[in-house]
Amino acid sequence: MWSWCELNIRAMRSLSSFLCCLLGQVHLVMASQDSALPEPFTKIKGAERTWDKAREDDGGGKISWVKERNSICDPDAEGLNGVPLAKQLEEGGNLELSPSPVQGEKHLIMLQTVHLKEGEDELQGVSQLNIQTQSGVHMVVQRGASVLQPLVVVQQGVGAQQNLPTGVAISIQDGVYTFHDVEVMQINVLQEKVQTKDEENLSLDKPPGMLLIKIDRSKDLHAVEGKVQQLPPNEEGTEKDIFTAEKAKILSCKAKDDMSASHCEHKEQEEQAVIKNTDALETQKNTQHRKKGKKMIFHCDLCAFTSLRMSSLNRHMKTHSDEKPHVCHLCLKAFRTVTLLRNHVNTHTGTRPYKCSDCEMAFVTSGELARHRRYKHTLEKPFKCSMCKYSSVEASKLKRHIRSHTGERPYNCYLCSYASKDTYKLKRHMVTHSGEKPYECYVCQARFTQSGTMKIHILQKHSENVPRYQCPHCNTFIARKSDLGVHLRNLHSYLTVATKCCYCEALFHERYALIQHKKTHRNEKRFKCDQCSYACKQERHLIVHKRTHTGEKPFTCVCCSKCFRQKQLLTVHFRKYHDSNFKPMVYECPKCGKGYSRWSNMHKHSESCGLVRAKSVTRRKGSKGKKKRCDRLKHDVKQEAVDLGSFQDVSFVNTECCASEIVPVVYGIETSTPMEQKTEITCEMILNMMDK
DNA sequence: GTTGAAACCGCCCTCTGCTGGATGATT
DNA sequence: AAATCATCCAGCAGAGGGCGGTTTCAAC
Ligand SMILES: [Zn+2]
Ligand SMILES: [Zn+2]
Ligand SMILES: [Zn+2]
Ligand SMILES: [Zn+2]
Ligand SMILES: [Zn+2]
Repeated sequence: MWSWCELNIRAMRSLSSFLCCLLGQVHLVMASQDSALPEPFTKIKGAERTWDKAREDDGGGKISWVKERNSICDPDAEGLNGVPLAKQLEEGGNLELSPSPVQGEKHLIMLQTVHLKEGEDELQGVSQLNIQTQSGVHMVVQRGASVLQPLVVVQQGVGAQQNLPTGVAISIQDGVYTFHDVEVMQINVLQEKVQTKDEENLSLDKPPGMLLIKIDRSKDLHAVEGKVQQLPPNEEGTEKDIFTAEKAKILSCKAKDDMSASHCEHKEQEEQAVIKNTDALETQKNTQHRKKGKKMIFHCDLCAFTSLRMSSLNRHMKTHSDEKPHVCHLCLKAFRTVTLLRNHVNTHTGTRPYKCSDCEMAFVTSGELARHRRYKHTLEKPFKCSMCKYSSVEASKLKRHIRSHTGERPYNCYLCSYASKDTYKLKRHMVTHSGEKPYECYVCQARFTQSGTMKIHILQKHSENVPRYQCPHCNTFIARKSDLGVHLRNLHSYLTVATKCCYCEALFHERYALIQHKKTHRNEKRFKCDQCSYACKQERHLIVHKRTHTGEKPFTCVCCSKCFRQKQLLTVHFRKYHDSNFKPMVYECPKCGKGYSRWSNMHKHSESCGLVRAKSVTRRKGSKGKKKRCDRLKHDVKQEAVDLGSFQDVSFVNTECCASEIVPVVYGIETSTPMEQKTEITCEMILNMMDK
């Protein structure tokens, strides 16, 4: 039923359009980039945030407003006598608010709503501008000296007859303003209860007299100096984007969807209030007053209140009454007193009279200022916990803290058994059920459930100086502080029951020390024979060795039943005596050519041999292409043999390169070191190499 | 009736630390 | 090849700070 059109506010560059908005529905005008305003300016609620966004967006973040089609907010709307308002204003000449506009500069125009009684429109300003709108509303525009001085007044009068504002004033802060590039926000227009003929409008999406503003926040999901700010995704499509109070707090008005409801609610409340008021009067009549001695004590029937004076009781009874005659023009909320209404309206307009002397903060109420000063400046914390040293600025914080002592969890999840100690934790918990990940990394678009998690991610993944946490005990560097905690617990915590090293008798109360100690066993011959001084690195070597003490010979030749302690010895035996195809390696003396079955014997001979030959080694068995042994293996085997210190005249080595085949290996004289020349391969070495 | 202070409720944020799955290195 | 282990990493809850806004109440 309602139609909407969008305008980019930045495109609204004419004073007429601005004033039309004022006339039509009354708007807040906001935003100032110019920090050189004469005094801390009053900010419309959310204006700062919105402006920050716009600034961060570098012009990209559009703020647009939505207005009714054919409304009097049309920039081309005509004023009296068909003359455009802008024209009238210019001719009126009184509103010299726009000196040379500075390109790209924005100014804040404050707005305040006040009640005006009859006759209070006699404004004292020097420059007044009287405007009669199409709808007959009389406006007085004044350039005032005081911040709070009304500038625009929509008078009671003709407008009231037409269900238009009964009294709205707008004040503009002193200073130089341009209406170029203004950004316009909304105000609701109070529609008093004379709306019988517009009753049906109440059920509409948009209440009458409302100007809706669409805030394009699609660019809100911006990282700001490394920080990513993210609004919860809108699940209900773009329509709600138009006016969601939650999302767009910048709009000091309720969400579009809520608007009609709240409007209706308000009417209901008003009607109910009347009834309740009479109820209250009844109860007041019934209020008891009892004598106590000479003095009368008046008791409230509805609560424990007592007073010696009837007037006090009467006053008190109003606290039980729902009578709230003071209605906010902006959101239609009602209040008992003018003060309450004023404070409330200040929250709309951002008027913050209470300024902190120690910082730039300003507040609507003195209580907020006092609390702020306690938090930030005096650090006074009057609420002390009786169970610990905790103290807080606010009682509610102490109350919340007490729950950490009592374990009380009043807030239950309706989807699982979780219960939290405060509302926020429950709300945060509910995200785990929805699967929502509201926070997105501005670098890699990874999504996270909590802002803190994302912050850590950005710090660890996308920061230049990635902080690392060094363990004070072992100098290990760990990426996350929490993981350092895990490290400390796992490796450096004190173990009440000492752990024994599996290789020796050493005891350790710290896991890290045990691990370090075990490493010292790594290259030692930790397998020791208990019957002799024999020691080796591998347990199976010890098993073979122990057979020398037990006499056990588990390997039996199938041909001659001869027994051997080692399988390799059996193999050598078999080939030598039972395999006719076997051709043993012969080591020839390089000087005289005499052959030996063992290199050591040949070498011993050659040292005393006077003849000279060119070739040192003869491969009797075709070993072409068989020399695949890697250097490492060769070294390992030799070293192992050296380590073992037991040299045997065995010339067979089974390597992984040769599969199961036993291949004779000859170390040439030329390449051998003196140590290698003395090295002989043991069965242990064979076993070891088979492992490898 | 008005006013200011205090009390109160609520929301959102950060910092913190634990948890368990994934992963790569070592045994 | 499998087991073990330390670290990486995101998920998630505990605790507390700070502020927005309203209500209550006594004094004026
Ligand atoms: Zn301050
Ligand atoms: Zn405590
Ligand atoms: Zn749950
Ligand atoms: Zn990222
Ligand atoms: Zn040990």
